[in-house]
Amino acid sequence: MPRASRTQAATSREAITEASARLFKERGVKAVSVADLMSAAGLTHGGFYVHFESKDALTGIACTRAFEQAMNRWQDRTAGKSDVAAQRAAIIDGYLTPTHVSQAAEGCPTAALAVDVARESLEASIRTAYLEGLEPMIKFLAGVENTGDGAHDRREALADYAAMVGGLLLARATAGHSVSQEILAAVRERLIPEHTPSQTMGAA
Amino acid sequence: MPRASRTQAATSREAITEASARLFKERGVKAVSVADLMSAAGLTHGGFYVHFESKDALTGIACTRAFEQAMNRWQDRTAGKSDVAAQRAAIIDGYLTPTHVSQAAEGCPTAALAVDVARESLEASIRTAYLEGLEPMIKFLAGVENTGDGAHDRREALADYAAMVGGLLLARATAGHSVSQEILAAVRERLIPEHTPSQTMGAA
DNA sequence: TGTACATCAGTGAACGCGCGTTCACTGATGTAC
DNA sequence: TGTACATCAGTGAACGCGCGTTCACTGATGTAC
Repeated sequence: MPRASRTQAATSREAITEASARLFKERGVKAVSVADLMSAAGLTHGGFYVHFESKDALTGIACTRAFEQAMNRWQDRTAGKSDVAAQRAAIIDGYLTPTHVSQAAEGCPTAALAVDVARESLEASIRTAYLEGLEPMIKFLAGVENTGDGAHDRREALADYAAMVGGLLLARATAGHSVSQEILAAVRERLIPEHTPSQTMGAA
Repeated sequence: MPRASRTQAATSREAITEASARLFKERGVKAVSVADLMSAAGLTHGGFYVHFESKDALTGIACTRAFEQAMNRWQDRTAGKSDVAAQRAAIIDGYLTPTHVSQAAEGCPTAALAVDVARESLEASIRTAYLEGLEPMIKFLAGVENTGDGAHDRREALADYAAMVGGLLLARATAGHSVSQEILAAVRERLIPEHTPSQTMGAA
């Protein structure tokens, strides 16, 4: 398949970016090869460098994409709720689910990529992408906290998000054992005590 | 250096295990080679298989070791305090520090290895080691919660630990930026509101 | 206690393999006239 | 609108490299007598 059209090329680049966002979250950046990514996009490995300068460059782009998708999911999830308390509960409730535990590829990049990002050098492109992707998520969460005090809401958002991320990652690390569900339930109960435990299947 | 004595061999095995516990937490299991480990233990790579069946087998052993050390640190940290509230505060306060953020090698394996473990198959030796290492940590934390209701204390411990792990990992992923300290402060304030922010340098 | 020999901790070269990246090549696409 | 040619998206073999693991070897340690 030589010389695909510009439209096809854009579609290919899109498919590689999309596959990277999914696979990097699921398996980790190091564990996914360029050949894996190209194969997931329906291409052969040699063409990768037509679209991206290097695997490292793609890493930052894929991270940014993953955060855009995560923001969209939060917006969709809260779209129908008029009061902020219900919006906050919807996000937390959707986050701490068995589906989100088992489907890292479709899930929150803040959680899935945290350790990978932490192990990269301070100059790595994925770090910048992570920081810039995280901030809107924090702001969104802060906007959904109960008080009107901005600084206080931000602190609440950070504490909420830390509990959500920790709960999700511990539930993943203990997947298949009862403690995994215990963790989800304990964090959900602390963050949204007024809500009954949910069996909602949506990912976040 | 041929045919070291049995005592020397035991010391070597100990050094490899110790280096593995440190390096796996710091860089991740996949990112540390057998040659790295052996070199950190002052040996050459070929001798590795005298001590361990495979890198995978060592992974479980190193994980168990990391949890033993973490338990010891928590016990040391609470040894001087008589009431459980002060013990709980000491653990949380020591956990959410800049030192713990920057020194993953000396830090909590629950946080450092969570994502690596989550990405392994359910049968991998590191998963069993992680689960068995985590349970005593949870029990210790539960023993330091305020009420006498065992089930309630366990839920509180799980919610506390999730917030600690999430806060630490987010602070690591954002290291070098102000949001990193914001996260530590926000989680600490929620978990131990009565305590003033600490600049304690001890790791946990 | 002394000697002769078997054991085995550690060395370093070598193995097959998968990685990120490069490159010569193909031929439909896009453009200049 | 039609033709001639340059462009370049994608292919697949090849590169150098580091990985986990194996293996022949060394010689001090440990043991049998």
